[in-house]
Amino acid sequence: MFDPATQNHHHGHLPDWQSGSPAVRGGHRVTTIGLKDVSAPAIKVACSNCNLRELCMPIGLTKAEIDRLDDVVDTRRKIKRGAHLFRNGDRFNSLYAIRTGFFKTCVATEDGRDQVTGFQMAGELMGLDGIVSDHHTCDAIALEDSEVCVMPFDRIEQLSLEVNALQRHVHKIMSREIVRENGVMLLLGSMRAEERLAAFLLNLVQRLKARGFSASQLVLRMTREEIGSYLGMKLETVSRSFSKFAEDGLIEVRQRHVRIVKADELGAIVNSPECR
Amino acid sequence: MFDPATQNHHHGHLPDWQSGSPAVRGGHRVTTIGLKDVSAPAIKVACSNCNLRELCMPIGLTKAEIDRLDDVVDTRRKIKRGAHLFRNGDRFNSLYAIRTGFFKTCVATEDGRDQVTGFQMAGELMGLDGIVSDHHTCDAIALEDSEVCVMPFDRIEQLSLEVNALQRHVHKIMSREIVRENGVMLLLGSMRAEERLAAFLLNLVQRLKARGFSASQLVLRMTREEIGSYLGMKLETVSRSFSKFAEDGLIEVRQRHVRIVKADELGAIVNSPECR
DNA sequence: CCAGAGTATTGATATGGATCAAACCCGGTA
DNA sequence: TACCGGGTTTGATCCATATCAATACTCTGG
Repeated sequence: MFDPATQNHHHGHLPDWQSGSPAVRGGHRVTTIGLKDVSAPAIKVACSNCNLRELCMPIGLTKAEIDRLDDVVDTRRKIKRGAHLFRNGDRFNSLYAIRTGFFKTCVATEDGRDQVTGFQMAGELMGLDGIVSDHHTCDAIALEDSEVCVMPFDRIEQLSLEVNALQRHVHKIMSREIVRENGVMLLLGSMRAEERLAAFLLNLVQRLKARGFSASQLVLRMTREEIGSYLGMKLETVSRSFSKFAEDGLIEVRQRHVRIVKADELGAIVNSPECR
Repeated sequence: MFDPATQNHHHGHLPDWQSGSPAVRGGHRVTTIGLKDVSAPAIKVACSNCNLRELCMPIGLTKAEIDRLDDVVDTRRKIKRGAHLFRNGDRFNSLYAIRTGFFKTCVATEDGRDQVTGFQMAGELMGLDGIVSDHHTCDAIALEDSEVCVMPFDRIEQLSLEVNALQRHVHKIMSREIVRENGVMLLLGSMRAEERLAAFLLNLVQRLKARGFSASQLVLRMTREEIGSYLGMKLETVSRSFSKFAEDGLIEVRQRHVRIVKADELGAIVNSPECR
């Protein structure tokens, strides 16, 4: 179990992520030299100075190209926890890059059941589903107070015609989403409950790590029910699987705070028919 | 059950699809006026005259643009039933458009389990998974003797920079794949076995219908096991669900020949928590 | 500080689909 | 023609997870 000291340390450490403030990545801090240090939120801010740039934007651009890319971001938009960024049926205009916060996307059947199709964190993109039909086909809902960069898609397409690297980047991002969904299909179609949860946890910490956060502790932004929806299982099964992992000493759980104790053994659970 | 006459009619009707020969679509036949009528297969054939053009290519192009698009197809490639078009790990070079035949794509876990992620028929595209990492992350396997158009991706990207409509088309195709996979996730995550199979059948006939084939009869190109893998269930469950539908008079099944008798009731099964 | 809603845990029981097993069907081939 | 093997169907049984139910925890707002 967690000891209070750990939890305190935890609390002192993770809010960086929760609030989405600039994180130390790759050992060096991204600074904003030469910019006026206003505390009032600017309406329009350049990508070229964004500390999430490496996550959102193509790399290896010339200075001139980077300047042009600043134009893809139109405005920022703040989304309160629980509010929709967009809904199924909404007209599609823009892609959204998460600056701070955390989202879920979900699709629904006509009879009301719904399915979480993904969780998105800072630096990740939402809205690709809307391109094909000019309308969104899923809901995007903030799981905490969040802020996104609004990138009008016609502007992206326009600029893609001129900046080679941007076009390629868009292709790669969409391809990455296709591959991610392939992985989820594999998970949903051929893994058992505990394997799914283990895979889910490892995926989360891996993404957090890429953002400069701990690879061993995290705060879940979503409920057991939302995890269950994503993983195709009921919230009770999610809870039980957490308890089982904790019992076996693989993780420590206290509510939404999770510490990965034995990542390797979690990994072993994912890749093993295990019970046969 | 099928009566022999029906089956004969069936046999006389469906080979069009099985062999991939030109089909009547939308009530009018696509003709190739003005072209020499060679019977020997050409190594390189223009998209502009392909009868699948409306499925593969952007619409509303100028004559000049259409001519340019002919360059995206490099060669054709024949794939024998059971052979791989590409495998997980292969270097990514090209996208593939199916001219004739039928494919499955599947991903695998490290420990050997695999999951069918989709079935592709004439006019559909494969290979998008490879863009992000320059390597394919799934296998594409022909379920019958097939032929694909090989479209080198660098050529597509090159041409996309110049032909606006092609760029947009590529975006839409990738977005469509993302939306399709969202749907599969919904199916795998929140439907019960019979719902999944009903949804699967309706999806198949809908796509066949779009290609000019019957909306009520089809020949499955895949085994029960492959259907089961795609739908996240075991082959025995697939078989039982087929039998159940047949028993209830919703479909008629004989081996891989299926006739949809009550499409509306199949649709009702998909959209109903049903058992509660 | 308390009340209440939302969330989480845990136990008891039910069940849909998996698993194991046997028989069957059909196309290909010796 | 008989045989063989892959694919399919169907039955019997088992088990992982769902479902139902009770309790407990946590945060929020008054």
